Amino acid sequence: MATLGDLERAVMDLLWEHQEAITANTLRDLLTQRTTGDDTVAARPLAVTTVLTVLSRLEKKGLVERERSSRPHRYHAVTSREDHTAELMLEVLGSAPDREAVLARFIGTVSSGEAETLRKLLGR
Amino acid sequence: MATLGDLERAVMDLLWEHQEAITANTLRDLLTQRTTGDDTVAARPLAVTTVLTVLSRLEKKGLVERERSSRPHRYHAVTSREDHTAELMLEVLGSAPDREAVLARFIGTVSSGEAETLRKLLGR
DNA sequence: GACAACTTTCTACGTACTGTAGAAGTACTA
DNA sequence: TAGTACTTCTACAGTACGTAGAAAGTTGTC
Repeated sequence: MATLGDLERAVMDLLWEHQEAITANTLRDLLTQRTTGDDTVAARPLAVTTVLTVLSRLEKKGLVERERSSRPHRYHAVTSREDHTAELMLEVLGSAPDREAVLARFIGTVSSGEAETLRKLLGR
Repeated sequence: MATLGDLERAVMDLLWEHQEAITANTLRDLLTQRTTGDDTVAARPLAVTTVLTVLSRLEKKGLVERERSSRPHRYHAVTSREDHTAELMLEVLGSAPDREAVLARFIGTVSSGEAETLRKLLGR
């Protein structure tokens, strides 16, 4: 699949937070706020074209869809964040010829609460 | 952590296959064979300096260690492939604010045999 | 229907990472 | 010490990403 840059990741995070599709301008505003929130010094706002470029790239990567019908195009994530993350994990795991050994190590590190959840999910 | 390029990945795979440390020249030979094995047309062998560059980069990334004592330096992976893969998976999961939801989706996709393994690993 | 305001597309540049390897430097062996 | 084997330095091309101006397209309104 695709690896995301910092800005791409930030855009995806915002799209994931918003269930409904939003515009590039809205995203730009949200991104500016985000940066302001941090300690990052001068939160110079991004140009809208920058956001649009990133959105185009994300669209090409299949992570984002745009509604061309509405005039300011509206963008939304194709999959949920959880699905995306799970897919990434599977992708990482998939390339391993020793899946069970990997799973063993993986399981060894999740919190006990999560282990409990896993037990339930696995049934019996 | 670090993302690996194709050649870097191929080198790591070879280092993981060999429990003992090996030299850049050996690696170069193995890499050449690998390429020949594939359908890839002309298996032009890599220059040793190419392999050495890649090894240096992997060393910088903390994935490889070299024994400078032995004259042709010998290289070996710092962690096992399984540990590395498990770490990558955790890294992907770690960035999620909805870990349990991700785990649920993840679990839904492993094979039944693996699910059985997981059950055992989770105890009780 | 023409203009102004807004939106999207095209093009571009700097930086970082990766594949690739020659040139130059270092060390070991006979 | 000279030759060979190995390592380090330097470099370049391709791609990905952050960034955005210039140009082109759209739409509402007078």
